Amino acid sequence: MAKFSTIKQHLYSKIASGEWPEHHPVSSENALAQQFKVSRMTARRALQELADEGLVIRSKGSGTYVAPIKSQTSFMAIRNIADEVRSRNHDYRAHVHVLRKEAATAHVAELLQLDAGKPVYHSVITHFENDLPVQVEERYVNPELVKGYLSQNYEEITPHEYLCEVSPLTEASHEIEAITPSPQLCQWLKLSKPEPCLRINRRTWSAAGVVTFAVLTHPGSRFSLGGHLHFGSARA
Amino acid sequence: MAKFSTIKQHLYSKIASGEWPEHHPVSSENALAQQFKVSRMTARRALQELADEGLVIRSKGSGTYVAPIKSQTSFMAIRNIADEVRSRNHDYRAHVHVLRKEAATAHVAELLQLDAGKPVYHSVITHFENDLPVQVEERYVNPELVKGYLSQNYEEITPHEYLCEVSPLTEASHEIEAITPSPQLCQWLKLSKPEPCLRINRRTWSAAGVVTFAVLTHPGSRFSLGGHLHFGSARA
DNA sequence: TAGTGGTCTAGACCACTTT
DNA sequence: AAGTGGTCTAGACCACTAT
Repeated sequence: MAKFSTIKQHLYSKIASGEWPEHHPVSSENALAQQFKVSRMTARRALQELADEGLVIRSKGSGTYVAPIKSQTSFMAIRNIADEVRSRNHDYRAHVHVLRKEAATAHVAELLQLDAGKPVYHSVITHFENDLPVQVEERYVNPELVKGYLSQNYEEITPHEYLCEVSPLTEASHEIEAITPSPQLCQWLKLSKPEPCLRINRRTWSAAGVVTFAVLTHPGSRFSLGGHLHFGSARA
Repeated sequence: MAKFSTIKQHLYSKIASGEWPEHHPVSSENALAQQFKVSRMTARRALQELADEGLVIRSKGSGTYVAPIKSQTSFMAIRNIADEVRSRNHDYRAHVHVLRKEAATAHVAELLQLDAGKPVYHSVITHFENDLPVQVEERYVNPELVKGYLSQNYEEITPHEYLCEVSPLTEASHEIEAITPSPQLCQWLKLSKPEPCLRINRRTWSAAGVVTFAVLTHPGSRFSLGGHLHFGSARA
């Protein structure tokens, strides 16, 4: 393994383990150069790449610090929260609050294109990044299209992963809004008082019809959505 | 300007102008080092950053080549708020709060890839839908790339429309978050008390570099972002 | 004033691809 | 064999921050 890569791994583990929490100072270029017996330019590269990845913040004259957790995810891809958290070298875990069959309310029935009163599968899961809740996922699933939904362990596999496995997605719609969370949501997100939250409403289709409807709620202070676009002709 | 940055600009122009089309070989590290009278490490940095940005592909032992055009279609178009309001058959109007030249703060300078203290153009505009504020647009513009920015009437044409006319956009990045508006923003949005707002931070590039940085704030109660995504066939 | 990150140099060796 | 990119060194000067 390249030397700069070894240093990156060392720093990754400090950050991912929580030994260095947010804003904690990271070893300086000179310190790393001495510690790993490399030139400053090599130590520098490790730090620079971590900064490019958003894991640390570098401040001229001051030093390098562990970046605050503020997730940024591609808003164009259909996202899997677990993969995203792990891609930032953070710990991921989930807690299942609700997982059961219910009778569809009029609202849910309309969104899933079913008749009101018909059974639907309902789940509520909190997703954690380094033990901090970053998303509450409230989801309704069409039981006719995903028969095995209730018998999965959603602390091991995300609903998104399972649904992708059993039902190829053909279409999705999103709505993004800013809301004040309900007391129930505050509890699930472990917010002591309400703060603005980013809400994504998503419906997903397969060839057979609406598969699932999800309401994803993220605390504004812990999450943002990002995207990057390139246009066709005269690229730069 | 830093030397590696000068070299990047030179390469940008070759690629954006079409002088070097897709797959065209890019000058090697050694060639650039000689041409610009810099060390190889400095020439290398310019090429490496272009590769990180996805503009060129580097191939060990072979060389560096202009990257093929990305066909990344987004379900979120670059939006023009005036067109959107009018497409809903509602009245549109705008009010200009600020339109002037300022010295770039460190933050603004970084986002526009300029030096701090350099002049930038700054505008703040509230956009109304049926006389209700739906967006505050705070915008900073690179004055070198858009010389006529300050002399437009932004109650007739939106900054977005004007910028599209004078500078073909090649790239954009978005960040979407939920925030609590500042008192100043509440005033501009005519909110009697703060409510969660949807914020879109957008940077836009042309071939010559960062053209503009916009912060768009929408009251949560009056706005949501929607998108529809089809898989398997490219659709907006 | 000492420490930090930002930039840059002029070399070096290596693995790889092309000719 | 010649050229390319990938890695690395041991210095250097600068601007900035903290004390």
